[in-house]
Amino acid sequence: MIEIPTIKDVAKKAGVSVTTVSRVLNNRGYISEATRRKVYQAMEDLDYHPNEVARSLFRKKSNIIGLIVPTVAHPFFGELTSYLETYAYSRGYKVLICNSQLNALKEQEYIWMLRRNQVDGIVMASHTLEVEEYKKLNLPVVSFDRFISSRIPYVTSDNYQGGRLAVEHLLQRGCTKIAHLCGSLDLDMLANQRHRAFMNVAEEKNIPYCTVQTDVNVFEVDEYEELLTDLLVRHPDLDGLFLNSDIMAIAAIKVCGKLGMRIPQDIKIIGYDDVSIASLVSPQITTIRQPLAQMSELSVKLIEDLVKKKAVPTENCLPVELIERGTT
Amino acid sequence: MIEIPTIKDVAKKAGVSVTTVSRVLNNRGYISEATRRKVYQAMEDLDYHPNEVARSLFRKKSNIIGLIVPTVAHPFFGELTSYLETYAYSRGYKVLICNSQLNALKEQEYIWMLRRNQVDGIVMASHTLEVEEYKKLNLPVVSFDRFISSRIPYVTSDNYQGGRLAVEHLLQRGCTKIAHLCGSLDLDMLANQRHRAFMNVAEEKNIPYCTVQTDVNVFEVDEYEELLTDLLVRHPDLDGLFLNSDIMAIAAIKVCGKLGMRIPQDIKIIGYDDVSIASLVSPQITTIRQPLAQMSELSVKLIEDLVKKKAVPTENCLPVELIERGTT
DNA sequence: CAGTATATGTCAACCGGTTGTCATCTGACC
DNA sequence: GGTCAGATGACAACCGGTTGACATATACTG
Repeated sequence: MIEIPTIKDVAKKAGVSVTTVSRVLNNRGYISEATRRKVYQAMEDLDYHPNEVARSLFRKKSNIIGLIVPTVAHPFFGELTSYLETYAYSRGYKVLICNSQLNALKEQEYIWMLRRNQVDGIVMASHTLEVEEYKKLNLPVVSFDRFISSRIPYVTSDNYQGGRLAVEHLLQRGCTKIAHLCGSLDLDMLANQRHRAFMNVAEEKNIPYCTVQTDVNVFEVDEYEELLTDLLVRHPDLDGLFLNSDIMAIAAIKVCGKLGMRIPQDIKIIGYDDVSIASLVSPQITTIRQPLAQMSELSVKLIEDLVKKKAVPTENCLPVELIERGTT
Repeated sequence: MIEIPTIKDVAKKAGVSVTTVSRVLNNRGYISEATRRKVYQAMEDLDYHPNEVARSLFRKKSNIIGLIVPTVAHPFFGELTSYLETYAYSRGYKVLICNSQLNALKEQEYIWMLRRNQVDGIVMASHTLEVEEYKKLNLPVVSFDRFISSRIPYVTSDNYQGGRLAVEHLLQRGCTKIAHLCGSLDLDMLANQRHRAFMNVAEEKNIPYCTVQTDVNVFEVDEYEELLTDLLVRHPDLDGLFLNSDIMAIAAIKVCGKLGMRIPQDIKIIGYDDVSIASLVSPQITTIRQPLAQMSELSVKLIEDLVKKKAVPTENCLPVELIERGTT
């Protein structure tokens, strides 16, 4: 391995000063076309690439966004990560990915790590810590789907409306007894509003309902089947299920199949998110679409604005949409 | 916002020299317990976190691994990313994630970006560039599922065996005419060996077969249905399908359903990868399991060894396993 | 010809750490 | 009393860039 060329090597090769090379690199000051070309030629000859670590140190800006998710293995967060990274990249940002596994210790460690690495901001899509921990963070943070404090903007979609659309759709399709499988309601997630809407509508319409909460670790897929089987065995007269994710809905399809319930004849199922497999499985899942692309884009924009110390709105709620497919 | 504390502030607060703080931070030289405590106390009081960018610059080591995948939105790469990040983190590495979208230009740009950012190594799970581009990279690279050159180690699983297991399983279940849906065979991916195995076994056993290749962009899910419908309409006598991924298998289930073919009675389906939804959909997918966790772990280990200039084996092929479920 | 825009160079400081060299001081041990 | 390990500090150089201040030289513009 040859030594990695530095700006000095480029300067020497091009026969100019380091300052001049830096000027070319950063487009500042007066530079003649001839010199510019010489410098670029030297950079190419040496296969020179400026050391961003050195630049970051000086600029106190790394152009890195930290993204903390429960796990990218879950399709929802996989898609979120994909959109977010793509948009971030187009804005000159890189993304450091962190899978907290919804483990508070890991999440805290990741936050510290991101800080030490001078990320410009953090998008938090995992929320296992106390609100206080986030508040004292003293660096641009955007929260995904959770209200933390008025000083920390959040991006979400209209969960109440989503819950409402889901339940109204089930009822419109003739359901007479419905259940909602959601994450733990002990955590004050904005997603809980789906459940509020669920109850409100059911009560409004005088429809019997039940609720099943998952463990705190919402993304442990194995748990879904057990919970759902238990639910359906105890309430065989259920004819409508509202699930907090499409993955849960896929699990529900499986469990119903095992119990000999036909979808949508005997029981109707509606998921949430509209991740890409939702329309690929059979039957295709009726679901509430969250505008993930826009949410990701907005998250990056908010980080950018926070970095620039611009004022940003705390609440950023995007609309959801009912997507009718084969399970209802 | 208050100024971010530096090592100098810590030194002042603790009443010691910067050298001493650095010694405490790096565990070198003689340090009394009393001083150590004083320094840690000062760090805590100031909420000090060492600037890793500065350290990276000096050490010429960032402890960052770049991971380039086609897209983390695809469950296979989502799971890969999740495993890889988790293992990397446990070894003190962070992961910069890059979604190439299988776009050669983006991939090249990402490689340059990672280099400028002084990543310690790159795990390449996207392969759109010419072999030459990777060869001249002059930094630790581990290739995922592709042979590039004898100097670049790759991690893969036994694709030939996987293909063999899949086809033999289909035949054992009584299939008489089979098809394989795979990625473009023009690219010299190791996954192509699945197809070689497919053909070899089919010819050995004298079974008629056909092949469908996707576009170069293998992960465009929308394309699958079209290709499969076309295939099944043209060959209604097909009774066995071997798909190069579980996602493709899910698409196949859907298409077969639309065409009124029962699974597994009329047609048997076998997928590949064993991603987590494979066992969640209905019917559950028979598939070839790739040991993703171990493959991810191995990739990180190889990067570590390359960083340390240790000799590493070029070929790293892990075993696959047939997982029998409901589609065959 | 003065004044100004253009083009480049030298030099030093800085970003926030790390590390090697050298010096100094204390206390224990022989 | 001399030797030596332990503990700490001062200082400078370094990592690879960026930037501001200042100097100098050329070329044009009025």
